[in-house]
Amino acid sequence: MNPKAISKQTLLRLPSYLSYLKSLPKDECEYVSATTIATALGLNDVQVRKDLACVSKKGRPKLGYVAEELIRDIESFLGYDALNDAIIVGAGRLGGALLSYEGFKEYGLNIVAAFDADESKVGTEICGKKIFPLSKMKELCQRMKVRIGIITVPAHSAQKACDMLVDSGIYAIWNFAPVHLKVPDNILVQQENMAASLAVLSAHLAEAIKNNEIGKGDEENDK
Amino acid sequence: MNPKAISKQTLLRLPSYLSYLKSLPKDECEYVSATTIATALGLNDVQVRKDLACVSKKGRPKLGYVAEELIRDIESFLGYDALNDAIIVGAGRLGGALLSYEGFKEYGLNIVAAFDADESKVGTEICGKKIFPLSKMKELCQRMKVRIGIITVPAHSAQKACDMLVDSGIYAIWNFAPVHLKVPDNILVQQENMAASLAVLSAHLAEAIKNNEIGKGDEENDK
DNA sequence: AAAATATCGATAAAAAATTACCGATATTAA
DNA sequence: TTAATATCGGTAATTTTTTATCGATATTTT
Repeated sequence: MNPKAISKQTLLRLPSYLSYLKSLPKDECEYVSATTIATALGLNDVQVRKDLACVSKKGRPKLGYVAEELIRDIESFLGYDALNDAIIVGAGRLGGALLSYEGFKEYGLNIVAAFDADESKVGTEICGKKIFPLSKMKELCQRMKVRIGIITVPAHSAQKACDMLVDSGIYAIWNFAPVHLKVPDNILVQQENMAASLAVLSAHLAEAIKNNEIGKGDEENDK
Repeated sequence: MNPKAISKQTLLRLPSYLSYLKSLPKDECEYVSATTIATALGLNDVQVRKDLACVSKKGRPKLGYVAEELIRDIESFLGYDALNDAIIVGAGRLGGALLSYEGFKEYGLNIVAAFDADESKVGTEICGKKIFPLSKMKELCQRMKVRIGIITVPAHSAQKACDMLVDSGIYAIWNFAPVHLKVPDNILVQQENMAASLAVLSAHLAEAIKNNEIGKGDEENDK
């Protein structure tokens, strides 16, 4: 109905376009063509054109798209221009790393606080962000109208953290624990699966070794 | 030709199966059916069955698969049983978090050292792993036959880090910097794209807000 | 001013991934 | 011993995603 029928694959590629576009020298490249982007990113040019058509205006034949406009349109489509407040559950190593990562602001994500079950962490700060006890979660979320929760607790307590977030009125969850979370239908879960990435790497490597391809072959195109 | 024609999607799902299988109480569940796994993970049962067929033996009608066998077979397929040494380039927040994460051993990944351009970090340790200057990379990689490099430097120096890794004889690169790396054909790059995950989350959230769906709708099945 | 060219957008074809269907089989229950 | 049932594995149909092709258009060059 609405033109929201954007494929997940496209959605996943948009950030790449964005980072590529941002890496261009502003003054030199007013226009960028789909072909250029595709070549730089190792993609198909038609694919890039189709992706861009979903989120931005028409390009101009012979020239391409206005780079700055593309950046604006992608950012706006992804909601990066509207800062979303988020909280983190689990202030361990990973949680701490995310807490202290300034770059999320660029993606419209603003982490306002962290929660942890560990008494000894409660009350301390990481990069100016306070760590609260789990018992304060609901109150803080509702008071600050926080909509995004990030889970960085160990696998065995992830579902509990998730339930608490849902109870606190969170709408979207970014889950770093290697667990499939059970949530009500109206809650969005985005799984950050580092194990999956690692699996791809590991499997390819294992195969390359098996086939003695290492150091010569190319395992991408194998026909 | 060889039965290696496993799809990338399947590969990405295997770790989920693994973590689910491992979460089962060992004594109670000798057998697991594809249907059970599918339901638990919110997938289609045929899909699960097809995925499993790629990496394990046949299941038994009416019962399903032997859980322990499945675990073993998936782990072995993914190469988790053979420990791979890896190094990290970039000992900042994220690099530190990865360095100190013990869980990678389960995935067959053993991070042996880190490298950083920052003189003040060189010589220090994180979780018993030493931080070396970039100049030592090649020597160490070759001496220890390290095959995997992990990039956790800022975007603007990622390509340089990548080139150094390639020069050091690395075969596979796990890249956390939001940049498309240029590498020779025989080098495998696995992009860890947190921005992409975030994009999915952010876009869905933005849309839900726009459509006033929050708190009632379900945006998964929408027809 | 006209010709050459690079790129666009749309449609069509191809490839890949997901899902549906169905007969076969082994276990459990009657 | 027989019937009922849950699940498997394979084939087929569907859906989604990617890629190829082609006419149109605006810019640059001649």
